[in-house]
Amino acid sequence: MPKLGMQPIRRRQLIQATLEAIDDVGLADATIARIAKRAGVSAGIISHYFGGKDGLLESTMRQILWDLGDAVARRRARDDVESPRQHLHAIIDGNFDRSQVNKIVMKTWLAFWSVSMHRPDLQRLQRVNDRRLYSNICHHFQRCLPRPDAQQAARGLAAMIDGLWLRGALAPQGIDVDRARQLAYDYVEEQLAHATTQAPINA
Amino acid sequence: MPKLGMQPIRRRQLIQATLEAIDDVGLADATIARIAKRAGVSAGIISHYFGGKDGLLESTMRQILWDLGDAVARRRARDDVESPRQHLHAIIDGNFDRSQVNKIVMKTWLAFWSVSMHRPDLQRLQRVNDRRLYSNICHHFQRCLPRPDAQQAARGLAAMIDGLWLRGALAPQGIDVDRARQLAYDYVEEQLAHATTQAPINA
DNA sequence: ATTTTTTTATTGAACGTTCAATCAATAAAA
DNA sequence: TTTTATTGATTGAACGTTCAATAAAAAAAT
Repeated sequence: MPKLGMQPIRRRQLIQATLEAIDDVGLADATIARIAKRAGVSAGIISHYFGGKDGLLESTMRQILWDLGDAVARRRARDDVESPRQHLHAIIDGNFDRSQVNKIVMKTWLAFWSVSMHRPDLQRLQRVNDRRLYSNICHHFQRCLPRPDAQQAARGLAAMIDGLWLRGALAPQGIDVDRARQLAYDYVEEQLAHATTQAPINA
Repeated sequence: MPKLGMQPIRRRQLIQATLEAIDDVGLADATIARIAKRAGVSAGIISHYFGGKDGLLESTMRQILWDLGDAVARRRARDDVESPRQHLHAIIDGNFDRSQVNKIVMKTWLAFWSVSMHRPDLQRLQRVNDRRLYSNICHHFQRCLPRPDAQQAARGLAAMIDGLWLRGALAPQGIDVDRARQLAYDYVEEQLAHATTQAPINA
């Protein structure tokens, strides 16, 4: 069986199996034996390609972080995204992208949030992501609002997005994407409305 | 040593030790041996008073849920809380009560959110709490807004509160309570402002 | 008032299980 | 022949639970 260039294939398989295992039985019971079985390989292969379970978990977290960043980047790269409002909407849409709004990914996010409190490497990854969301939002609010107001608005919108996300993950019926997006849009409008009497709107 | 009526004392001790252990090493490494050692008792006593580790975790979650409910209830019981705005502020203040906004409790919340995805008993507890926050908020918005608007506003405020909470828990510098409360207050004002042209304000 | 019995509280060693990691063995491809 | 890929049994550590043993207090009996 062994051919060359198996590494990227196996890594993808095992990361996917990790996500599915976490969705299925939770991170606490996502053992390497279970993950390996789900991926259709032996347990030993995990240590071989990831150095150990910790390495697999870090790679899995990097994967979903990258997917989120990519979902946002793709929306923002579209030609018709120019005004602050359009950029903020693109960020919102990216965060509620279909690839992010499913039980598998949401359960994994929750698990990683919890674990990252006690693992510096995961904590670093997670904070880079938090900062990126805030900074992106803040940048576009600053195009219409004075800096302190923009920062406060950015904190509010970031919290709104994460909060809708969290409550969606915990709710039995899952997240209502359209309703969540609308709430985030509304929040943006409220903040931009304050700009009319304070600073020029380039929206 | 053994005196009568030790049960409530030991239960309190062990729940406190559980919170501290989770804060210290995370839920995954909060073993009964460690928890017992921190409480200054033997490991066997946990099964004796809680039936097992699962029982201890459920009791610990009940405790922090009760603390949160109590913090909100105390604020709302004050004489000067009458108008919808005052009630909503009381709910916000309760959720950012000092007893809730500390690293120990926040880490425990994160851990329980994650674990409750795979344990029906904890999931039930957690959802009762979510619903309570939403229902309380919704009730008071309905005193000034048409029902659909009130429900949407309630979803927004609940998400804002949880989101501020989550980002506060994950942030290296912790949560800025005053800033968080102000953002929630501002959101309430925006929602109530829409009521002026649609329904009478009793605020 | 003293002794005996019962109840409640607690310990910690022992047990069986489960886990991540290791590594010698194997096999296909280069 | 060398390199890359993979297996799965083995190992040792760590875990939650159990339980016989112990001790103090309370209750009952003398």
